[in-house]
Amino acid sequence: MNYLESLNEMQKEAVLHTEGPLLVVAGAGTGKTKTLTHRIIHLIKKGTDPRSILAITFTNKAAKEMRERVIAMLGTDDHIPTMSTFHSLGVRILRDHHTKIGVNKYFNILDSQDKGTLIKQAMRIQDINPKEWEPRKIASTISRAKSNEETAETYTANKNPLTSIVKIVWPEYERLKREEQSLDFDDLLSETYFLLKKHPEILAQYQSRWQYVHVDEYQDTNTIQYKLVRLLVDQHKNICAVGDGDQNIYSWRGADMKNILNFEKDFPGAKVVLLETNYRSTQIILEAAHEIIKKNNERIDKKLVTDNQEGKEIALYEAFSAHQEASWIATQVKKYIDEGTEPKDIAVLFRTNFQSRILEEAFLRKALPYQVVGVKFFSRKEVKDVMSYLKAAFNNDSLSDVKRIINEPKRGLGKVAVAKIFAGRISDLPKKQLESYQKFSELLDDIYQFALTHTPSDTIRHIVKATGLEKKLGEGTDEDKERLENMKELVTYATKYDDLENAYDIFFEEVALLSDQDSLGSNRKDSNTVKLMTIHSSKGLEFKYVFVSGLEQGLFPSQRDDALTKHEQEEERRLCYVAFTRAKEMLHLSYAKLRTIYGQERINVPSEFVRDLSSHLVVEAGENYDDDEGAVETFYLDF
DNA sequence: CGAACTGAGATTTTT
DNA sequence: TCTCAGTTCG
Repeated sequence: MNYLESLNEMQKEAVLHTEGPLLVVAGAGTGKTKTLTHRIIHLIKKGTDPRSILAITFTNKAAKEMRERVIAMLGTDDHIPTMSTFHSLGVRILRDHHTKIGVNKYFNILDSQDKGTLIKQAMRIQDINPKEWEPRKIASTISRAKSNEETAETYTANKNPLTSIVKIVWPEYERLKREEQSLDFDDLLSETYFLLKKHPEILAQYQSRWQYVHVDEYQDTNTIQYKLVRLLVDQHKNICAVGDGDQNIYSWRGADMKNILNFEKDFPGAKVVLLETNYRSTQIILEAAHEIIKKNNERIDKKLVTDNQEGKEIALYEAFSAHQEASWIATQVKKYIDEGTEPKDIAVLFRTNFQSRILEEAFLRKALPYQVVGVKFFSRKEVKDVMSYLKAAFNNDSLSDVKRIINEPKRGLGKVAVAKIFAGRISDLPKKQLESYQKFSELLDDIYQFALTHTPSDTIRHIVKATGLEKKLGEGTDEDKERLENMKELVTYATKYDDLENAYDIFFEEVALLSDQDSLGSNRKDSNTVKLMTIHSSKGLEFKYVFVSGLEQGLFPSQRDDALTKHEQEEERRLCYVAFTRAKEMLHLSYAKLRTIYGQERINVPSEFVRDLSSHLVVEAGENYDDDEGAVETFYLDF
């Protein structure tokens, strides 16, 4: 029973309480994942069949981490519990019962780009001008409604004119999606929920299979996810939810904190365990984080304690320009690395993705090893193209895939030809185009045949060659060559799946559901790098040294056109809390008085978050760090 | 049909 | 400033 010894009293309580509902309120760095994995191990050691245990997370990364830990502790990887994200759980259930919802077993999963295209198409069909009504807004309205249990039929318009447009576009969008045998991200959850609700016999099957259900990051569940969980645990009531209201940062995506606040009401007799001992950060960092979060009203008051050292004061740097800020950060990072810190122990965080570019430039100038987490590898055109060839080869109905690649590389099949093909008027094609189209069909067929006897990575290599993309890009510009490199990176990525049994199924599914955090890094040899990422993607991670940049009013807290609602303000605060609590030893904050956004210079005031910190926690960092501004000039003079 | 040009909008955060 | 979608012209 030595796995219990490493736990503190509260953690142990959570681990040992196996029967009946349990809520673990776990602040940042209090050993949430550890408690969860130990609980799973405990259940198994007690004699529970591992296959009757389910653990649901939000990201693939979290699921993967849990899986690795459980496998390591069990010392075996067969008969392990089901550990997956909400979305991939949905995919699995929907695939098993695809006939019930009337889609192909290998239905396609639309990413947000595909979704946008389809929404626009639906708008055009319904004669709604995409310039007058933002497709993005319509898409997100549908998204929100779906995660609130609504459908195209039940949705009703209100006074807001946008809702009347949505009422028209939504059914059309659903129709197009069906035609393509596709589901979007929201469908993966809502279709699963409706399926289980409508078919008690299917629900009963899953209920009796999963007797112990764990939900990570419970504060981030939306209505559909919450209801889905309730259905799954309705028989045994063995639910263990883990979360922290202070880390709810996805309410813009429908995450509803009420779910965690109402837990005891929803599951009568629930036991609640609070984890308040932080093992991660210094006292100063926790103090600062608390000064930020305590100003929120929508929260249960709690304060983390730690036995860790007091630690160093927070470094605060006021830069003149964003360029100077980046330069300062790079200088500090270099210092740490020169002193022997591993690059991977350092992270630079920011509120919005566009801030990464200027940081990257500074890191490049100093030749620091870094990696931008969230570089959208799988949304790169060339990567999507190759994936579309593969998907289209397996599923000829997937119009969006076929459309992507039918003229890539150029085959002389333009808009007009494509329209004819999709209308089934192939005989109307001029002779040349007909031949071209036939060749294309043969190519897809060839890829499919090849795939049947080869691994995913071999097939992708084959696609790059057989389509002529290799030749075309290899002879092209530097940019083209980089594209080709990305395709080869995809080959490397795919080798991960080569030895699996249903390699292609799993490959398609995972690629579609992969978030950008998981896509790279783990399988790269150069993972010992400084990580640059948004605060959102840093949730759940920890680093020795953390830099939070761009602490400017309007940027962080972020503010767009109109004033933030109280609720939005509090979410920004929670985001800041998450950012601060990533740091183990030392936190660095910085802001720039001048920042260029859309090529327009903006003058900034320091973030309210900086002003909220007591002076004894903070020390201002030195003045001038535009050391390489000069260097850049010399560089140019030399030429 | 496709290359080249033009103008508008973008930058919150993600499965 | 950069990227994308739409339009024009060869």
